[in-house]
Amino acid sequence: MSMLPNRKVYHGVLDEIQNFIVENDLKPGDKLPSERELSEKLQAGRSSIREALRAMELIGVIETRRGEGTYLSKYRPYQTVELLSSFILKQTTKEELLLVKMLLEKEAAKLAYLHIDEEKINTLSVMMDNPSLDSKEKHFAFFCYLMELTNNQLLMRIWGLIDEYSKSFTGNYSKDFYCNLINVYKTKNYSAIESLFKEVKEYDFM
Amino acid sequence: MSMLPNRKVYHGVLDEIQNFIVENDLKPGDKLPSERELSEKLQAGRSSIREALRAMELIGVIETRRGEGTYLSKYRPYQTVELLSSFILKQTTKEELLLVKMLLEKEAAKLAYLHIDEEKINTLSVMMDNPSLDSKEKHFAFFCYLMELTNNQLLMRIWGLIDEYSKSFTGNYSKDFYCNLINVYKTKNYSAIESLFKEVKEYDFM
DNA sequence: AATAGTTAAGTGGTCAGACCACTTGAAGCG
DNA sequence: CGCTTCAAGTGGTCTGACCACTTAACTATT
Repeated sequence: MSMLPNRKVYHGVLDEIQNFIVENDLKPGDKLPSERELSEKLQAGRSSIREALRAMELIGVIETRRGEGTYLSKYRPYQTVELLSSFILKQTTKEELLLVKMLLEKEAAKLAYLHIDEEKINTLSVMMDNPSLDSKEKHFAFFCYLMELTNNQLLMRIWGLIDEYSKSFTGNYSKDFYCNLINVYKTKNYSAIESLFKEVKEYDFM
Repeated sequence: MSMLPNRKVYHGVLDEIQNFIVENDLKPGDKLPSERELSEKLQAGRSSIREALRAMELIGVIETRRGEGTYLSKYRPYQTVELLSSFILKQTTKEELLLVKMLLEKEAAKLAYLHIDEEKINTLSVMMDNPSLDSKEKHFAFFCYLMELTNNQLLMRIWGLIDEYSKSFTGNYSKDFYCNLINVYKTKNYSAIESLFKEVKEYDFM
């Protein structure tokens, strides 16, 4: 563990844990070594390990379950969002946020186009007809599915974060929008996606 | 301090400190009580206090200075973003990253279109002719300027983050690309932006 | 043999106490 | 008055000790 002079141990621990995650290709839900084990491996006191772990927990990167162990968070960064909301995003306006969100959804829709097939299109249709979901839930489920189709974790995460934060004041697109997009997929009319989102921006986003 | 059954001490400490800040109307730069003092006042072990403090520090809410004390942070929480990014981005592939970056740049180029005028176009031209910048610096300066023109802080931040992280392996677009984009602005040919980026993706974006 | 109950090991949660390194300011000295 | 010295206070870290909880292996009962 790098030991530059003024460096705090728990910072080093943070790095080491990150490396560990990358090297062992851990995914959300996977288990981390126990605190005692980390303490021994990284040559640091257990308290230092815990300080790093607690900080990671607060931003939602890990979950810890008493008696069981520490796990990589299953992508539910509530805490992060809360923090971001109170510190970072607070300085951005609602309009900025919704615009970026829309941008991401648009590009996702375009990327998803490349990987979608009839079966998946059908899944989307069924989703939108599900009466047990309200319109917000539909919107989320719809784009969540598209995000997965993009095969781009990063895009999904950024979108997820913004979505989580903007949940309270975000709107959906018009009822027709989703059907229209599905139709675009069906008719393989790629260039229509862009214009579809162009309209959205104006009349009923929010 | 509220003691719900499953509540961790450091969560309570977090709340208490938050209250303390509000009640005493502490502002950035003000000093917090010492760890030992907090430990006594809140009836918690010093290690628990530290876990809360460390988490707050990592998020950028407080600063600690060895031998002096703990202070409310003056600088806004870039740290959070940095931290978050280091975790999220590290688990992302190069391809995913570059794609998202390109997407953001494309959308920025389109948004900037709405606010650009001759003078600003000229600024871009001059920028690209500046011989004291290497190609990477030009790329950065070019899109930095466009990002500002979008009037969207959030977009700029997200892009800045990704750029920062991908600095080591990111490439530039072709020499012609920038000139082409400038020409698009000059000739007010909005719809050409999309296709301009489409080509980029294929031949020389890494 | 199948099930219920018990136990031991492992894990996170917390605390207390001990040093260390560093900053500050007051006491003491020239 | 200015300088040095030093004690007190503070964050940084480690160790060892319990506690509460989960899990799984083991045991006893049916």
